Amino acid sequence: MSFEFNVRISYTGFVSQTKFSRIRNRLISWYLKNRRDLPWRRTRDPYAILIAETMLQQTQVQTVLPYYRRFLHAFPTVEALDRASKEKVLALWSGLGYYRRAENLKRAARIMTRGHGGKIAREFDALRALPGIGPYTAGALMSIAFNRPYPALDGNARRVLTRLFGAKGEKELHTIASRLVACARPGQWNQALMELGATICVAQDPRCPLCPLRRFCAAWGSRRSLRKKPFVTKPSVEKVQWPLVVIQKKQKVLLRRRPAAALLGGLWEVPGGERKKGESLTAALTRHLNGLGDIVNDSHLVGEVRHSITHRRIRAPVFLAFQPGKEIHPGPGWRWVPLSSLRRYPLSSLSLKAIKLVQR
DNA sequence: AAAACGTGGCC
DNA sequence: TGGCCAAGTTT
Repeated sequence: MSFEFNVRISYTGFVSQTKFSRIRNRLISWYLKNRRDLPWRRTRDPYAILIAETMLQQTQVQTVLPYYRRFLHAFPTVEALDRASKEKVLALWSGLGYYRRAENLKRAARIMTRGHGGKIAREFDALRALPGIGPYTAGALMSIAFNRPYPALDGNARRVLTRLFGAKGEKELHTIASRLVACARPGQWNQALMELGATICVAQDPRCPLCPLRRFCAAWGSRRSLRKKPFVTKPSVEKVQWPLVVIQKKQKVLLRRRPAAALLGGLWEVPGGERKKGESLTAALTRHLNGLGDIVNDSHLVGEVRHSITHRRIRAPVFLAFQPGKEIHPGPGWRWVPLSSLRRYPLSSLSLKAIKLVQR
């Protein structure tokens, strides 16, 4: 007779210790064979891992890749990031979205150089206290960088565990996650779990036939609809129009820096903005450009870019304005920026796209 | 604790 | 096309 140690995962539910370790072993060996070769998996530098984890918040791997390389090249250490100008940090983040992440990273760097001797904190609570580091990122750092058994529950891990164990609530999820991560290489385990969610156990049309955990999976076993969403979906937001104008004066573009507290705070933008419902395009442009009516009247449509700002879908027309022999006097706040030095100005994607479109 | 925060990709 | 989702955090 053999002993089975059962782990209580909910009021009525139990999972045997053996099942936990089988799942762990299978997933780990699958991971070692199938993992993607990603730059942040080639380092043990906690700082580099912090940068990667922050960039990866709500952002897909393919998008992060080029940003990660550039950022780490420019700011290889905490001290380098702390010394850097906010402008430059934001410029390297330009196009990645969620710009507060960059700000928080810089604030964290300041705190770390002052208080922690330039080191990344090694305790969960200390990490958690840093701006921009929430429960997920703290767990990821503890496990991946410091090899400590903390769960890192991102959307992927939540989805996988929900399906695998039929987990109901938050509490159950945490119990399961904590048990599973209590192993020899917690960081490797957490990454394996996320990798499975990112490549096999995806949200829509999961590739179950390829899944190493299929035989253990509650959702698979009960033929429960795998497409069923584990979370409540967000309501869609009202659509907004963004007329957009790029004005060139010889080789210069007119830019303005957005107020720090506003949406896309601190980024530079080309003229344009939201159009109120029922408002004409010309009226909207004039309203935003205050005093640049002539430019507005001279501008013509170049094309359209598709864009979104936090769940708002935007089809933004792009205008190009010529002023042959006419002197333009932009209002306060506007600046003529040579196209050649655009790189030094952190621009939102919308502005980047518009300028690119006009340059053709 | 609901809402805000950016962007790209997929069907 | 419109809706959903992605290595979440903050207020």
